[in-house]
Amino acid sequence: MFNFQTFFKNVRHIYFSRIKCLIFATALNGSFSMSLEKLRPVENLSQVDKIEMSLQEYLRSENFQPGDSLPKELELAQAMGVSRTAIREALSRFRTLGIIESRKNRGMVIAKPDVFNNMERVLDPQLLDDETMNEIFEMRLVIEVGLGDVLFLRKNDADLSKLERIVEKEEKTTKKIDIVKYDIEFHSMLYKLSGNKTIMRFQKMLLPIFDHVYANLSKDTEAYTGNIPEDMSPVSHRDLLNTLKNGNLEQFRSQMRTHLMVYFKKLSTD
Amino acid sequence: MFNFQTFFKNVRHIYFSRIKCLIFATALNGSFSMSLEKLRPVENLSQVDKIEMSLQEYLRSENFQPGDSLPKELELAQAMGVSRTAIREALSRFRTLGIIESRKNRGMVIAKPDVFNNMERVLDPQLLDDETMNEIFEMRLVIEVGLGDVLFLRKNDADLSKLERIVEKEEKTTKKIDIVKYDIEFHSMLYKLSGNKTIMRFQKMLLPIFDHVYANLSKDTEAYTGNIPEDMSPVSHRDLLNTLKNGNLEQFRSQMRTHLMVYFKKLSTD
DNA sequence: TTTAATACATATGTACGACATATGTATAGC
DNA sequence: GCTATACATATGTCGTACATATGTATTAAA
Repeated sequence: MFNFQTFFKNVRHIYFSRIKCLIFATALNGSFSMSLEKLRPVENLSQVDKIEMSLQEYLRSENFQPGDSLPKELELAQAMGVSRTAIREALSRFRTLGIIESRKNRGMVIAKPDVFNNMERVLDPQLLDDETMNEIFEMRLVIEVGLGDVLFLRKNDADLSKLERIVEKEEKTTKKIDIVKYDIEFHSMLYKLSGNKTIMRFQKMLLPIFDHVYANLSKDTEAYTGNIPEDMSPVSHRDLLNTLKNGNLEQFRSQMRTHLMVYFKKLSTD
Repeated sequence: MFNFQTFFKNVRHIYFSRIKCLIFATALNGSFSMSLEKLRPVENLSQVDKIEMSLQEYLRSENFQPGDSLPKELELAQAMGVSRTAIREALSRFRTLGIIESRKNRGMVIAKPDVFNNMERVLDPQLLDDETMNEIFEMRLVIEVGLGDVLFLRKNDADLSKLERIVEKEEKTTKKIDIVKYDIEFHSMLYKLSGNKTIMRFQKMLLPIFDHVYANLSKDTEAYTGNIPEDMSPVSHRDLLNTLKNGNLEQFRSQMRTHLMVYFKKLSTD
């Protein structure tokens, strides 16, 4: 096959020189970073990237639906004129994202993707920086305040008694570890009672993060909250439950805000 | 290498018989599906699955941070006693999820993952069923109602004037397509003004879905909403803006709820 | 001495061929 | 008609070779 490297190796330094020239010229007016942003996605694509895009376009144009089966790997490879290796890597991405599923000798089928399936692997507290962690906690507040709208639409006696049982258990214990446990249980139950499986999945996905933060509370008291909220929040789970039972939506939103606001000392003093 | 298939091919029918026997026995008391649920994840792991888990465990135990570089592919392969192909597929998953980045001759480094980066590829309206779409719209309502809490904390005159300009443009036009455009602009701006990049990313990710729904409004009037909200919602963007300017948080939440509630005819009659 | 051009080493990316494994299908035996 | 076998086939895994891009050392030139 034709060897580009051998052919162009003499040209490389010229290429570099021109790039440097470009950097120098654009650095003067400070527009380089902007133009670079626009340049990058044009030609920085690997072969697999192109294959992935091509495949996605193919799936869309042929109107593939969940359950439909894809052509064989070899057919795809031959049709696109690339090796099976490259095709497999592109398909591997789809598999990772849950867009397709594959089984031996059954071929590959379009899957019904679980929206938040992949994110659990990404949301490793170890990899997230403090700013993102704070934002996620803030997003939690936003969602749980808004959750009231759905809860007041769908609440029923069975649901309320489930919450009641958790709150009772919580009130009986004094161990910190149990308080944390029931705290998580209470809020998880709220998501469950929303009846919205997508929202519920979202919360389940975030649980490891909260676990991580709770676990580190004793070690680093400056992080995200100075204390376990139950110790100091002016609104308890019992208050929230009573409002769900006998109060109205507006009260619930305000109380939930206050209940979670202890996580944001800095925020509340802005 | 030892050939398992050749060795066990005579045993296969016996295996099948025993499975059938098990199915028969457990079908009587209906416990089969439960025990199967617990059985499946134990041994249905492919080699690459195991490698992925092992790698993840390795990254966690060694406390890898964003920016740290990983061992070479060959070293990993030799250390785990598998081929480079398998290692590469496991690494490809991490790359797909944005956990690592790789460049030629520079090796691979732990990346700072963008929490919602991968989801855009999954959130193809073509692949999502109606129930999930409805749930996503409901989640949007929940978030935007709760968004008020952050907006009232961080709002300033510059932000409000940005909204003002969008609303003015919206009020001047009569074309449906422009109304949709400014509708998206207005709500996008709210997310932006929240100052929470994670929440903003989440909204950006959902945009294609809203586009898709808006685009299909004329075709299928029964889907998700009977009309473009601006045509009939009792709360306009102007009302929301005025409340942001001069009203209070409680009013904003209620108005946002009403503003978005037109998407849920069925819901509101529950 | 500094700078630019070249050569080399190396890690990932791509390709090809081979076999393993699991599953669907057809065939033979009762 | 049912069961057990043999076969075909698509994905999964492996090993090797080479392409490509990038870092590093060396050399040439100013």
